[in-house]
Amino acid sequence: MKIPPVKGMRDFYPPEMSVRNYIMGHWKAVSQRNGFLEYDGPILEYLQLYTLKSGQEIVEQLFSLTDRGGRELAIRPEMTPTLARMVCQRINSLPRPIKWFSVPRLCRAERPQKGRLREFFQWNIDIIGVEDVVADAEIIFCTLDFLQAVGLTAKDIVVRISSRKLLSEALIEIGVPAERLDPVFAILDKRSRLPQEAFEQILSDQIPDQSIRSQVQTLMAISTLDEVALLARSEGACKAIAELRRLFEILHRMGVGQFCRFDIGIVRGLAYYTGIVFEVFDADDQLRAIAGGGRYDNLLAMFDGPNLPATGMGMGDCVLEILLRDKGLIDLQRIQQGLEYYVAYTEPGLMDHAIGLAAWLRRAGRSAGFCYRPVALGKQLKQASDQGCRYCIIIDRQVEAGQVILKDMSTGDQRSVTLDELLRQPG
RNA sequence: GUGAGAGUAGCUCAGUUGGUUAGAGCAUUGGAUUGUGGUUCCAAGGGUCAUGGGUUCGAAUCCCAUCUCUCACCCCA
Repeated sequence: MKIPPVKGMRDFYPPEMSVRNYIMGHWKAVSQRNGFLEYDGPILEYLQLYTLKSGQEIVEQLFSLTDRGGRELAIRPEMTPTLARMVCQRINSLPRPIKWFSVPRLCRAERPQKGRLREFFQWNIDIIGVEDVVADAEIIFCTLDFLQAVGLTAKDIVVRISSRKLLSEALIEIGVPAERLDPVFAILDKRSRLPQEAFEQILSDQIPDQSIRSQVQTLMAISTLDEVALLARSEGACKAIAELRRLFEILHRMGVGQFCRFDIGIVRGLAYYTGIVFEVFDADDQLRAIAGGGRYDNLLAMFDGPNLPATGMGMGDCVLEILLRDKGLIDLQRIQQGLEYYVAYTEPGLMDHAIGLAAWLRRAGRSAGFCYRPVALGKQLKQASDQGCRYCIIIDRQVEAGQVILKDMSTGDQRSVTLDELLRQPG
């Protein structure tokens, strides 16, 4: 009986694994050079960790189970609750600011589709303990640092930035009741994905008043920060605008201003965001969000922790990989890990010399391989190039005199070298 | 969870109004060129035609169910 892979799960054969390692390698390297420390948590958490504080949607998508001790557990669908739990547990001994990153494997039981699977990897970076927008700028910069590192430019991607604080102040000024803000945010988040009429319809469920509704529509049609500034009256709104201006100023100073746009339509579905919010999209707007994040100053308190400001970002591997492939930025030849040396021999009697030399190279820290059965030299060279080896070492009778032939597989050039000279090759 | 489309070799696909033993290209493996690879040539392996049931003398082909995939909705990475 053939057992297929589970719905929405992926097998990583060596070529796919190379791509995954390529992406994750850059995630880690970029995190580290931006000053984030790596952490991880368990793949299983108590179900309660999610049912208590996460949104209803994410709870519906949980893979949950009961263990033999009757504990209700869930496979983690996001990393933030684990982060909050870990930070709260050691809050008194952690040096601040807490600047951590992780690349967890997450599972959500949704229906798989383009860029959306049931098991995926997500790069998370978070800064906890910094109230100033400089932390939000760091998060956005680090996100863009990675995206540029894998070859994307301002022609390929855009970061849309807004502020929940600004939006809630503006909505209250217009006359939306404070207790309606959360459901209205959820609706506004859908604005760009819904037809105008349908949007108007669901909005009227929350805001019956026609004049307030049309003011909301006017607000959402605004495209620059200056236009919002003309409308803003309240102190809170002005502070939120000043904060956004400061953020854009820092991002320009950091050299990534060309990627960033103010977009009042960025709201984000999750309820816990409190200030700056942003999402990264492909410039052609063909795909889902590549990454998203923002400020969640109340989250630790929600997990019975202290009231600490926090900001962070999550980026999944699925949409990113689709975009990188679309843009031709995944060069398998280059990414795939090949051997450095292939040790070949001109006649079967020299095979043992090849085995010895390959092992000698490995002991010296180089990667090397050889053919497991004596075949013609042409075959061995073919195998060497199939495996993507950089050099082929050809052993002939001269090996008795300590000489072998070193052949560069990309140029075809070859010359006679001594064994000592081999190790002086750039590795 | 809702809606639409699809499923033939590892991959991309042919396959006539239902008619003998289901095909190709790529990939894989082996062989040829006798000390030089990315070329060429020869050959082989690989399919319960997604699974189960039905209609029929006869089903890859028609019908039903299930599973899986794709796309959209929901939500989000």
